[in-house]
Amino acid sequence: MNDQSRPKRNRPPSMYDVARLAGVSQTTVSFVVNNVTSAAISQETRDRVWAAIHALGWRPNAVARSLRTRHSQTLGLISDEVVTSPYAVRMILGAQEAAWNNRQMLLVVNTSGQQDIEQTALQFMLERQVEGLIYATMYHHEVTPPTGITTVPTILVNCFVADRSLPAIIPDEVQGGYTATETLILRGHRRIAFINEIIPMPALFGRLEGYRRALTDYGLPFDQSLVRSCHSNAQDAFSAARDLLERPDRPTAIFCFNDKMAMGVYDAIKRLGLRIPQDVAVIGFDNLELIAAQLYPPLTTIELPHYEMGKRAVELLQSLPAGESLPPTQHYIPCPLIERASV
Amino acid sequence: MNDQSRPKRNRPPSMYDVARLAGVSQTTVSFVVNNVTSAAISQETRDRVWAAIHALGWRPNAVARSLRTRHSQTLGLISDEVVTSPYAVRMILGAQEAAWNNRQMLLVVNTSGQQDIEQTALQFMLERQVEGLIYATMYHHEVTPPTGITTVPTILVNCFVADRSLPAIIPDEVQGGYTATETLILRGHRRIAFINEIIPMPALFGRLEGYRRALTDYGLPFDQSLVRSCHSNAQDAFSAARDLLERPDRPTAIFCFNDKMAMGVYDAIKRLGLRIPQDVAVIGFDNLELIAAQLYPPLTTIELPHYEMGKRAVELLQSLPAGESLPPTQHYIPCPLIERASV
DNA sequence: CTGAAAGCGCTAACAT
DNA sequence: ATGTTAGCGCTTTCAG
Repeated sequence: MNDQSRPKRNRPPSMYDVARLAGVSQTTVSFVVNNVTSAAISQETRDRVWAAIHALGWRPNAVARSLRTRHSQTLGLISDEVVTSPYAVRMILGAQEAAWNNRQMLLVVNTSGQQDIEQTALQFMLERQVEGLIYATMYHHEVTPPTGITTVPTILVNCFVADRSLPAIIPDEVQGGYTATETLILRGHRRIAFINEIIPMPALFGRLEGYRRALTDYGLPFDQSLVRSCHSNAQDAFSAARDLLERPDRPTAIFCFNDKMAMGVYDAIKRLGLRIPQDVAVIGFDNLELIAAQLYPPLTTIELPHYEMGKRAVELLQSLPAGESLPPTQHYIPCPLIERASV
Repeated sequence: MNDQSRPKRNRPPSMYDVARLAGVSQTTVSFVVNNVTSAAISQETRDRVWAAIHALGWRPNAVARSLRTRHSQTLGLISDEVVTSPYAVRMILGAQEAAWNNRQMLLVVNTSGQQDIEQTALQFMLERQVEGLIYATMYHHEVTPPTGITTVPTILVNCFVADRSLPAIIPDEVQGGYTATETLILRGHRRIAFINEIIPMPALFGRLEGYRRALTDYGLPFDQSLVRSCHSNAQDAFSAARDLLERPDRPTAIFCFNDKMAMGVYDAIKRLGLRIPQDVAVIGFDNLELIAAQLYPPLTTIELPHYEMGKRAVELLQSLPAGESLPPTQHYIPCPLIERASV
């Protein structure tokens, strides 16, 4: 039971233990570990220190360092349902990878949309001294974040506040709708239907706006009867598509509000014995791999740039000089076309 | 420019500032904040302290507390691709909610399967004094986690080490395969096909085993020609199903290795003018909402218990007395039947 | 009922 | 080229 040269108590070795073993001061250890250039430590000393570190299996204690430096190297991510939704997990990935590149880590909490959890989560994160906060939502909509969120640099992702007083990163729905429609037009389609979402939300208005603008730009008439609204699920889209396709002057292309709807549209087209894309072309929105790549033929669609949004959010936070906060810019991220085989 | 009773420097107020304002010692503030029962503080003092706290807008500094108490209240989650995959995001949710219930937070990093990132991530997490570690994978398979992972209580989720020397939480594939098959049998089916995955992995063997056991238990013969293997995508499953259904003695039910494959199987059945489930019943695996609920008719399937696995992992970690580590038990989590309309 | 004092493990002036 | 020293903000004996 002798404790010869063992670290004190039962704790993991501290820098002090390393210093003792190496026969130097704790300061010196800190200098060599952190490669402090202002203090030129002799190579011989460095070697002794590293040897002691390895002998002891010492590992820096980031908590102690954070306390001292007042830098937690941590970013907080509060989301409503993002984590439960395949739509947007890539947002977390983008944020996490960007954080990683800066030696930061991500503290995540999912609030399931509950206000009280949201408020508590914010408190917990602030207590943990996060250096920046991302407030993200599953689908693009207006929000009122918990009070006190601006205590630390914050950025909204996939959402915005009514008065646009907080910086936000949101998908460019208009461009997305435009690109989808334009893609169809450039393939020669003239009668392009649009099966839109029915519940009012930015995506609905933005994509419709893009659809109209593209028609206008290419000199095509806007035909109200070609635009249908329904809930964004395969079932309802199936009915909408069937109605559209049973008309004598049926559209030759259908732009779907999202990939789930495209699934129903595929069913309707096949049921009528028509072929995709020869008889009717289909373009979706979201780029849900799971659906888009599995459908036959694989679905051409517009991607919601989740990864990019997460990445940009973190990069913006990192670009900030200490103590400042981000200007309330609304960053619109383009929604790229993902070509597969349905157009 | 007078600084009367303002917190020192430019920092957020500390407990010391609160104490001064309330006219008590820092100790007293700590006692009232933490509701320390061993020290009975008078109600009047408590009120003064709380008043000061609110006046100053003081918030505890969790980093300082962690340093002092040696408890970070943090769990680490290292995953390969889990975060990118809709399959398993619910695992993170389960883990996060369980952590939350214990006032812990989750530090997550996705390694994209890269060994070096994995190793670094582990180091970072240990430096941050995580009190437990979850090592999770996207799909159920064998792994060799980074060295040093057992420095802190660790549990594997959806994976295991060859010698089973680390505790693991894994889906009960055999039971899942059994349940799927039994469900079909109980609906009166006698010729049940199984379109299995072709790449060797625990899920393939487990589900097949369950399929065979169910047949045996119900006195049905195992017919090798009814079992097909292909890559788990809709396309290949489409072909496999067509082959199966074009036989004169076609099966009346098809058990699909996963929901993606079920998508292709649906297409094949419909293409042949058959109805689901009247002419042929279909059961999937995974319970990918996105597919299962959108398919027509909605797909009956077996759920991969991701949420439950994440939750259990954290709860096991939390149940651990300080300083101990989990016994290397392999916890099999049941895969429940999710009834929709395809059987 | 309350306070003094000693750290937790580390960084960073400032000395030497 | 390296050591002394003073904290970072908090918890927790131990005294009174």
